[in-house]
Amino acid sequence: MGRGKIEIKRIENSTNRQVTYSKRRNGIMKKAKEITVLCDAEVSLVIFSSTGKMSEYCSPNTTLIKLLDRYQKSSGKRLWDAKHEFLSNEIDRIKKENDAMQIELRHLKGEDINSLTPKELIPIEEALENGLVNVRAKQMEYLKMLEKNGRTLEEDNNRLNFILHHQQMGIDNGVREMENGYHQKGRNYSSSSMPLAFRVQPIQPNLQESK
Amino acid sequence: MGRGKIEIKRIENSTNRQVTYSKRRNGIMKKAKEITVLCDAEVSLVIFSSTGKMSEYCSPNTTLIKLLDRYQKSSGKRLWDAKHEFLSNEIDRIKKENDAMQIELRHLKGEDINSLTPKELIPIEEALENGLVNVRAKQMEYLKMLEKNGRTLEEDNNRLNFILHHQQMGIDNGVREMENGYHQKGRNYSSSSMPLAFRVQPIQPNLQESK
DNA sequence: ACCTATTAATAATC
DNA sequence: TGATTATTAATAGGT
Repeated sequence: MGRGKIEIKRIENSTNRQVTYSKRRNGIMKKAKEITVLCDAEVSLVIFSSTGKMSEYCSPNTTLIKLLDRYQKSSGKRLWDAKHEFLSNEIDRIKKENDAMQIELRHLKGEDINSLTPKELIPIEEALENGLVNVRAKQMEYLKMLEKNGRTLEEDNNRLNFILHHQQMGIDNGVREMENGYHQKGRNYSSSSMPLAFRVQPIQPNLQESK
Repeated sequence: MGRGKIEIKRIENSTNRQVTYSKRRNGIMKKAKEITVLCDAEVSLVIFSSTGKMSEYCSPNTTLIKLLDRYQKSSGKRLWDAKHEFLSNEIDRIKKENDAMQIELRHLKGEDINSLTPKELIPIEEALENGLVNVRAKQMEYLKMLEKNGRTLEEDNNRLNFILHHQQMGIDNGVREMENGYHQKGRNYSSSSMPLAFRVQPIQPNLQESK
């Protein structure tokens, strides 16, 4: 339908292709509108040109979403339901996991155990005993660490006090010799009043007391 | 373009409308195919007739889903993203819940407790002790029930044996008087060889031994 | 964008 | 439905 007949194959001349696209796009749009009016049809038409520009037509009194919902029902094909279904399944899976864990937790806490048989109670009891053993072992470990730490500090303290005592005596002697006045010897420094340079940095016991 | 010109308005004659629909639907489909080939365009066309029958065309090398994804990007309109977003959020929420429970469970089982501080260990220990108390209380309850049940059965058994013994003696005497033959007296029936009519139905102890 | 010769679509009819 | 055909509508190529 034009000055000459054309073969239905890709138009190689890009300008020509663009022009033909415009004309035919309008033509299809018009036809789409016409069929909706003439025949009470519902039409969704989406066209992307080769340059990526989009045009659409959708019959009045409906929306693309409504039409696509209908499309899914009619065709049985999945559109967004494919993704949707995947997500829904994921939710179901995780929820089941969740429920199972919730039940296990409650049982371990001794809740909801009325529905359990004596045989079902046994593994729970074992798990609890086991957990208690592990937790207490860990606590014991910490305790030993603290004790050891304390002992180390005490030893350090004693050693430092000893050194300090002797140094003090030496200084006192020097001072006495120089000024023959003010005495201060044999004093036991408490840790907090000890001159800063002699304080011991406590060995960091790799445990945070609180967070 | 026909034997006569027609107005673009709803065709009232239903047969006519149906015929026109068929023809024009084919026409649009053809046009759609042509523009995809001639102009390298991508087209999605979905038509519902007034009777609800669906027809569709989608350019080759693509799918309706891909086209609709592109549509969303081009138009900025939401088609299915809204639904997805909700589900995705739901998944995230549940997964977090899940992780928290998993950690709690592992801790209760004494796993992964190296990263815990002594202060964090205490509530876990308490929970375990508590759980153990509850579970053992339940077990004790069952035990007592079983014991009580056993005692009841034993008492029943003794009582029945007693009755049986006396009855048997009575029967034996009768038989001796009538036939003056065959003796069987003072026999203690074991539960399984006891005549059926005298057997005790054990009191159902409302607990399933196994599932 | 417009024009128009020509082809394509299709309304009426069978 | 399906085929035919007179007619209108769409559009290819040129300006």
